[in-house]
Amino acid sequence: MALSVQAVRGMNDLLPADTALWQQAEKILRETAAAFGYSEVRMPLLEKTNLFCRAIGEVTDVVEKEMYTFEDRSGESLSLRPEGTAGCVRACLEHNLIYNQEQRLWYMGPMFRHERPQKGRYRQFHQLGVEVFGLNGPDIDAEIIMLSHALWEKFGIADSLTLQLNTLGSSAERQIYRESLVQFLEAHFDDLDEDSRRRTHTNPLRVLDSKDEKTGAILQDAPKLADFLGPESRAHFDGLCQLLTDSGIKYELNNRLVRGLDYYNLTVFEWVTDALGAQGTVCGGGRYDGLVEQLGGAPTPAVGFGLGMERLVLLLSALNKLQAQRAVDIYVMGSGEGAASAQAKTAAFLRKALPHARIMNHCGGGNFKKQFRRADKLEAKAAVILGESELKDGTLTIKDLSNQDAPQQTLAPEAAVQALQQILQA
RNA sequence: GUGGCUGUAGCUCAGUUGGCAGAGUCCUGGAUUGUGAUUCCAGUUGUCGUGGGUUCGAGCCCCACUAGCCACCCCA
Repeated sequence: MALSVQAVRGMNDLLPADTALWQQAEKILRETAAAFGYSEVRMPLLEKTNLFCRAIGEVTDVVEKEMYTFEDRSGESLSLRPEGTAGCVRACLEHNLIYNQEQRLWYMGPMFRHERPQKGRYRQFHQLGVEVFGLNGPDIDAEIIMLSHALWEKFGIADSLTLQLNTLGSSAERQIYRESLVQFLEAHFDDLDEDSRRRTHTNPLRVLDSKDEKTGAILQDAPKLADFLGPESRAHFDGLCQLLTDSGIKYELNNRLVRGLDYYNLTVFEWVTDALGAQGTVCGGGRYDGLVEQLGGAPTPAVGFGLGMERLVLLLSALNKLQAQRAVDIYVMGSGEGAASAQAKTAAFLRKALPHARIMNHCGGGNFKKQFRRADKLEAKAAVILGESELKDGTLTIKDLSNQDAPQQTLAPEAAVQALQQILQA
């Protein structure tokens, strides 16, 4: 259908059928974060461009070609946030939340990246972010992984997700390894495939993930990150693995797992599924001990993850784990002189008497057949009927729509409330 | 940013060598004047993604654009 106005590419409307599923998912995310003692923070969608350049890294794809960046009226360069961690750290520093204290935080909201849209990849997408500041041991790394795992269990999708785990070493170790790897790759530059040549200088660690056969053979002799790890890094990673094993969380070691944002060190992890095609990472994160200092704070250990809400909802839908709930419990209908007024009063009366019920009043008139069809379509459990005789007597006729055999009852208002309560509880 | 496939009624989709724009579903009314399913009858579905071109004539052929899907890439 051709329309003169349409949404910006890659930015989707969520319609009633979608929001019903999203609300269920969001509820479980909030409750689980709260159950682990985490507190919500809300940051602006816009930040100074500078923040993302410093936090994410100047040469990453996200900063180089995916940010929505523009100048405001005063000429300052602003960007829509492409991820949440940078803004979260900024907020913590600005309000001294992490001065000599630890914080366990979460947030939820839209992020923006100018990528080519695809299934599970949109220009406006939504993340649950979880960030912990001030704790440097593997116990907290394990905790946030356990938090994510608790989510999969609550959603009933734990079997469909695999935990991939790796360590990048300290930033110093990683830097030395990176230089050594680049040196190695440059020495074999002419024999590498095209992708790997490009990555040698943009994202050298990702060359290790090359699917090219010839490159794979060359990489057999490449320096290995494990050989560059110091005893502390080794101990941190071993400690994490032990804690996960103790908690019964299965993981796969994946030394090609690198992640694209520069701020990560030590632990990195991803929860992946093969049920979503090419965009199979539902949740990913790791440790970023250098970021707080890099943004001007005192050295503060930090760890966190991001969870792609679109991908989560897609996965839940693919696995049939979310079912649209009916939006209406009770449908109030009427016919005859004065019905509109009686319906409005009755609906108001019932909403007070049954504050948790969802009560819709039929508007627009029409015969009862039409009104019942409407109620049926909405999957309402009960109908409240106001016809000529009810209007005259001040009674309500209650009909159980989910049980064809149940006889309808004409009752005084108080008794009708009781009857409705019984139908809703059944 | 690169490549492939796709775009026809609100939805799912047919549409022949280029020759009147179609089906199912949904919706509305009726059969049943105070009651949901099914059935039957009647009725409305429309910029054929947009703009050009070829042609006597284009939903169909050609070009450009646009959007979606899939993959690469990247990441959540």
